[in-house]
Amino acid sequence: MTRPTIHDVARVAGVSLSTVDRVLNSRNGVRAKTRSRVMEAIDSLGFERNIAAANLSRKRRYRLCFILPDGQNSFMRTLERDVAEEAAAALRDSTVIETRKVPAFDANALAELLRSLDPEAIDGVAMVATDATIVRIAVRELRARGVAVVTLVSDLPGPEKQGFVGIDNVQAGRTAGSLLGRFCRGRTGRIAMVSGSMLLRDHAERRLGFEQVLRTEFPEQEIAAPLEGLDDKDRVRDQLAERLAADPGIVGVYSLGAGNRGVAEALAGLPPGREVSVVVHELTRFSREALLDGSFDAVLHQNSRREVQGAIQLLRSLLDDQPQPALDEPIGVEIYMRDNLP
Amino acid sequence: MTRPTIHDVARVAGVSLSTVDRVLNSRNGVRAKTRSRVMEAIDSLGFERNIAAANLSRKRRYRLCFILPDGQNSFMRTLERDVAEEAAAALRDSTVIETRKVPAFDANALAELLRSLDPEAIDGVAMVATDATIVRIAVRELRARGVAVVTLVSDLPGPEKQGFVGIDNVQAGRTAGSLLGRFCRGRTGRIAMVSGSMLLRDHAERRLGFEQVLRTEFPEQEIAAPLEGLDDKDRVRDQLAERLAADPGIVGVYSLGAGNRGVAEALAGLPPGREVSVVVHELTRFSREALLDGSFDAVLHQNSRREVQGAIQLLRSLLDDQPQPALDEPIGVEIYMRDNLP
DNA sequence: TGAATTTTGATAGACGTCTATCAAAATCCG
DNA sequence: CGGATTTTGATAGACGTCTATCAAAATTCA
Repeated sequence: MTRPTIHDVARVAGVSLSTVDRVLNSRNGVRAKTRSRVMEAIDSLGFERNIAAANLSRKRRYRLCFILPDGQNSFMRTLERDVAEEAAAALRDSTVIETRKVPAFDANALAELLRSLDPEAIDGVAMVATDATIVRIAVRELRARGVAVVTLVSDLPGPEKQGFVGIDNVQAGRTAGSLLGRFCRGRTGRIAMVSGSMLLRDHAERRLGFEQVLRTEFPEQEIAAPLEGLDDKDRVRDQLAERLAADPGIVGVYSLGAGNRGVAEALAGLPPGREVSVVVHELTRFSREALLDGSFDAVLHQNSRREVQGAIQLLRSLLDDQPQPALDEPIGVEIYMRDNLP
Repeated sequence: MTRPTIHDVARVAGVSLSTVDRVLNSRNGVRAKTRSRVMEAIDSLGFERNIAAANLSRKRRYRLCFILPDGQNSFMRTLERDVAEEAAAALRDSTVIETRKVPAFDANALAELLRSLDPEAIDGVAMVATDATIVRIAVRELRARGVAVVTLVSDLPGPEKQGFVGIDNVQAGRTAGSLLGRFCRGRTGRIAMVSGSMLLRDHAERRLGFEQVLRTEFPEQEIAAPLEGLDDKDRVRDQLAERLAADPGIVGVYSLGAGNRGVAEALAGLPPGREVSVVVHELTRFSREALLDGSFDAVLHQNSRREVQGAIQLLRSLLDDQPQPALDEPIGVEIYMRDNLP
């Protein structure tokens, strides 16, 4: 009923506390035979080290750094707030979190920041990645200097990073297609897509998934050429309003980037009686309002709070040298409608 | 940069460690004036007690009991498995969890079990409640004997319990209405509802929410009289198959209780070409399969894993006498379609 | 004022683990 | 075999908090 301690392990293995300690913390100077005796004792007892006590004793601190893009993007600002809140909570677990911001989509600035980090002062980094070679190289260097690195929300392909915490954007696009296809059934026509920029990996993946589903499952709908709103609400509004006015056959809109306010404004300008189903990304103040007043039908969301928690958890388990450092529950694509808003 | 300790509090307040301890653990024998001096020091330093160290020292153990309904219900079996898994994880936080099962929907058995619990051996109880006066009385007695009690998944109205961890079922029903209404747009007809039993509070609430939305937002659809499947798959299958055959105008099905297998089987018997949109509750092996093969359109889900975690967290904070023992994130109604399955 | 009572302080040991140091034992090698 | 080297053991103190005990100081009350 009580958990075994290192004392029990020492007794069962027939060695001293010092030796158990040497094995547990992989110090050298232990013969292979002795080590395996200790290991056996650990297994047979089912010993698990009391991390709270260990941290208490060694005054271990996890010094983490979160790197987020700067700018107006409402989702990123929410993410920043979540990091701040989780940082306060993490203090209780001897984890100190520092936040840094870099200009959005600026690979050079990101790489430079990574290079400027002091490996003596930081144990782990979680970053919203901009996908570029220069960044990958900077990550590789940072890891070589002993810092753990994971990506958050936006991934960096390749083996440099030690993990990714975020959603599968192809899946997100497919889900949008599934929803919008069903919403528009019985009203055959065209579906408009608004993206930020097709140069962004996330957006390209969402589009891919969306088109997969629409083409195969709802072939009766035509997909209009995508608008590039550059995540700017005014641009989104102008482009979308123009398109809607020009083409009365548009029955659905999928906005896969930022700029939800622009979408809402463009829809508000439609003549009464014209029904357009709308699916967008990220639950923010604006998209929430639009759900409530009925101008959006559904919002796809990634739980940034949980993503931050996941990144912290992942980094800590990496720094603890845990066997399989994984999230206990992956981050999924969440669907919100007016009635299941949190 | 380092957190203040009780030593700092003692120094700032100008008292001894003993006195700080007496204040922190609300022992008696401290003058009001002294107590407030200590409180001020705590505030000004922003002192927060190191719970890990405290638990380590006092060998505190949280002894919890989860009471779940017995039976075939797939969701409840998942819940049971989640409790078992979380119990293993909770051991690391000096929390011991015991699981008890009672016959489903048997208020007397539940009340009796509650009465049989030994307050000397158990600190907190989380129960899937059956809503009956006898249960409420048993809960009141248990609390009077010093045991913390919260409800899980299914609530007990009234002030006896100290918290509820689960979803809002009216909201769930409304969400189902929102989805199914949109899915069936353009195909006016009738929508069939399959419930377990209208005597169950959960089911009644879901129906209420569903009808609210359908009546006000999709008045073109007619709501057929609900079928009572008693959560039995064969009964559900027979009743629904019969109804579908008898009424070719049925364009949508909402199943708000258990028995998803029955729904899937009834749909499999439909002639090809007949399109019926389907929304059901709880992601299980069967409903997942039905989503994948296209026979269900959406599944509403409550994350039982997170509910279990929430109940544990809530009970622990109640037992710690924390100021406002609340979940940091409420449990919401999750929507799953084929493409965002976890 | 003096005794009884309440409030406060000082101290020691515990919780499970880590770190460090020094001495003792075992092994290796020539 | 004897000395050098490696491996192991014993011990002490720390981390932040709790519990318990005993003594000292402050307060109350007659």
